[in-house]
Amino acid sequence: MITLKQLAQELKVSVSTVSKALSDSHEISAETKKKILALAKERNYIPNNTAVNLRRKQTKTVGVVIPNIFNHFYTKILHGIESEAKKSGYKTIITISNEKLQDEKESLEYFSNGSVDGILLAPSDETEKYKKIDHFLELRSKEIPFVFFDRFIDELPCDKVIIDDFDSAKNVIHFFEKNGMNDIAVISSIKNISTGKLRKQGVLSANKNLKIVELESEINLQDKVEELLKKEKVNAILCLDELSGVITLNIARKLKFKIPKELSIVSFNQGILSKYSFPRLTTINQHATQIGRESFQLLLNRLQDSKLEYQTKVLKTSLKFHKSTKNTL
Amino acid sequence: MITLKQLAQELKVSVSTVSKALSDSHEISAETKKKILALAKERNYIPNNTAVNLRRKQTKTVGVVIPNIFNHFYTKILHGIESEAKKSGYKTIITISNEKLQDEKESLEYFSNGSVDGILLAPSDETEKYKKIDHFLELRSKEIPFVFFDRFIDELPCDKVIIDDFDSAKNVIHFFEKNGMNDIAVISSIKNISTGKLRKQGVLSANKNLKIVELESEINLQDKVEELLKKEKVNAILCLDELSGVITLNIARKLKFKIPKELSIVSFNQGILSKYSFPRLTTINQHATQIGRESFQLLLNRLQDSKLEYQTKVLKTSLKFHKSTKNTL
DNA sequence: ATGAAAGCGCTAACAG
DNA sequence: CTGTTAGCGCTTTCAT
Repeated sequence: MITLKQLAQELKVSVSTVSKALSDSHEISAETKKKILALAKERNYIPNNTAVNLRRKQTKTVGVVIPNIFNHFYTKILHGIESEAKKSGYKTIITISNEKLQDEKESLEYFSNGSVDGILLAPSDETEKYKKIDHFLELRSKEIPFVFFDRFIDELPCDKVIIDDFDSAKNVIHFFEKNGMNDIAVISSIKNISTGKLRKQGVLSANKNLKIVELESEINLQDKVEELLKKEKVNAILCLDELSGVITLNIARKLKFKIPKELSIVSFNQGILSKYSFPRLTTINQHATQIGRESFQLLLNRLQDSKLEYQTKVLKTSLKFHKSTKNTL
Repeated sequence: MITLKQLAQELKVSVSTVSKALSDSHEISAETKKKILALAKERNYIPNNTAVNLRRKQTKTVGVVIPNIFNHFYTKILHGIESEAKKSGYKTIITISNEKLQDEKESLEYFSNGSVDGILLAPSDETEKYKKIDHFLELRSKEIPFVFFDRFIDELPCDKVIIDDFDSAKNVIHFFEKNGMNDIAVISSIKNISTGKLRKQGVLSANKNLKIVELESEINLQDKVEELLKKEKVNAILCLDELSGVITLNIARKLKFKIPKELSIVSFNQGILSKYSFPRLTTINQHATQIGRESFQLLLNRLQDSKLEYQTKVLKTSLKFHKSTKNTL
């Protein structure tokens, strides 16, 4: 790795002259600049990132903690963050909490050692469940800005980017009803997390008499759904997460329901599963990439001005109709 | 952010004493150590990562370039890398090439500024197609070690971790034949990439007379498969990538094929799609997490000894039977 | 227009 | 056992 010093020696000028020339300072004569630039190019000089960071006291890097990398929704958000960060000359370091509070804490601790200028995260399942916020407060005491995306903790005022879960869910119930489907079930495998709760509140605000199957994860979901479909009269189902959507669809087909004639299914969409389901699921599109982009922008704003008021961006969803839903309107 | 200097001042000792105490040096008396450790803990001292890196001339960070973050297979590899790296005290920086040569080059260039100690990557589709290796050679001239995973470039001797694509594919054809299925088709949407080519060679080594549908991406695949199934007599299909698998399954069901009675389907497995297909696809499991882990280990070995011979690790796949395949053996 | 010097926070060789 | 000093590679202030 070639350094400023080596360039300086070779040209018999001082290190500071080289440094200034490379940053196109007006202090340096055009001639000297040209000479220096030429050699730098020839030698393939790249400034040592670590040294620059140490000197500038900033890393031009953001840290991201996602709860689960196997969830396509989060990888899409990641993509949004990464591409947006790149545009502004920021790098992205990614860690995964695996929905564990402990892993999340460790990530934040690591990020706190000066590795990043700011943090983007969706709190883990555990963090939300136990409403743990100490580790976030510590971040704040260290003056490391952070932004929540997708999930958040009510008790903690902060910057966040979320979707309008409540309304999105409510509207689907209204849609079913307007289409004459009144035996409605709601299925969720994300009972604990904030988005799951909001969606549930949304459906209940539309109709108090829904059949609800709710679990903390997709384990056993298959059996519960089968039981529901066998015992109850149902002609419309809203699934609050994509895995529930696909599982419900498959169970319904196994039980020989005619879809969408006898049974309409709509699902919140987190990824790629619904796209390749058969028949293709009608989904509530969450625009994950945009969530990522907006989150990064929010962080960037705060990086530039730490005194800003905390901001919450709520993104709208869109209902994308496919073959799993009857639509007579 | 609290520094060594501040701790030193507060305790009226020198910076180096504090530094040594915190690294538990035998040079420091037990008493002084205790005092220093206590204050460090109280003040929540964390060594500044950037400074340590600059001093040590290493970053304890590896850079990863994946072609596509929407492919579950790569996120699994990522998970393997990240968790293994973490165990060895390494951080992971992730970039995405989007299958573009240019993006890949930019990532490597960025990594070359001293941000990482080594690099793990799967070359982009374009890189493989045009057999571009200049940017890898430049890495080598800068003495930054790198390891390929999943995909590789024949022309470049290097460390790599791959699966036994050739044999895995061949064996499935043999399996079909032993089960009396002789009208076999092979479907692929990964024509360009090394794994796709190897798998194709594998099936051809088993049987030269297969019906092959091969595309560069999944665009138009649907139509091509439909055409095949309508025109040709087929009772067994091997899909060389998961997307082909799921698409083929759905088309076959749309055309009312009885699966697996009339048609058996086996697919290479990259992710989560096949798991939630209906009926569930029989898959060739590629143990992605292990690919990630082994890749990191290979890189770690080279980081420790740059003189090692280049190594190629070939991981075995396993055939996981599900309902999409008839198995009479 | 150029250079000398200080310093970011840390480690480590060397001196005492 | 503790401290002094130098230096990683860079930027920036101040002097010339």
